[in-house]
Amino acid sequence: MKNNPDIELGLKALANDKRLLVLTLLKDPVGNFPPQVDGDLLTDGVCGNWLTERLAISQPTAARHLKVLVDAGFIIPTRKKGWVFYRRDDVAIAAFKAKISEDI
Amino acid sequence: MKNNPDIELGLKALANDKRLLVLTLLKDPVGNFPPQVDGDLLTDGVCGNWLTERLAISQPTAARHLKVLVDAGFIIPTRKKGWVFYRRDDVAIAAFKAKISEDI
DNA sequence: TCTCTTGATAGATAAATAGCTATATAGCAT
DNA sequence: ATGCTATATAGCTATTTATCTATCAAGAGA
Repeated sequence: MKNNPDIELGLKALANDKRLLVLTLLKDPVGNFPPQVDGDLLTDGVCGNWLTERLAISQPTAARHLKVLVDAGFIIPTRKKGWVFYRRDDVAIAAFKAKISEDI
Repeated sequence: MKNNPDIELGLKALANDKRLLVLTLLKDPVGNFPPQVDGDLLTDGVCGNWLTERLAISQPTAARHLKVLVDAGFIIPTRKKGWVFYRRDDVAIAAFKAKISEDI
């Protein structure tokens, strides 16, 4: 029986080097990644492939990390032409920060 | 090579049910625990024994959780007459929240 | 000093997490 | 329809984390 499941889910998602890096990189997609053809860096987000490269881990492992972040609500996946683009959900992230500030 | 070691240490410390509960309980020592003889609930903190009871886990496991929180700088241990009392380090906690808000 | 209690340490086990390779699925594009 | 590429899943391994019991060390109080 968890004390505060939402917060714990979010904290577990953040308590990892690679996942923190994803969130950091996604703060400035245009600065951190080259232009994309099929998805807009700002409105759609960054191609999962490029994130995988930056993480320097295998595709399946990167996919799992991204799923953890999606499940925690911190990033939003957008499927487009066979790719999945990821962008931050800054509203959810702000809400999480607020909850942390209040509860901890 | 860690991205941001300080933040990650703190997040790992928080990403656990039991440890979150400790921090929550320590927010209101007087409301959550009976009066103490050898250590003041407010200035010294709560006896580790009582925290262990509330966590409903064995003494060594509780001690380890408390150590993680101490190492992350979130709680302060005070040794007195054979007991160890724990209280929140609200300054450090506030600093951590601020860092989270900025970096994530 | 001796005893009792508290807290720390050691060692073992179980579960969760992070990583990989291999394979399957899904969707474009020819 | 076929083939190519991106993503997801499966299954395995290694590592870390959480937990326990048993034991040790330190200190208070008689």
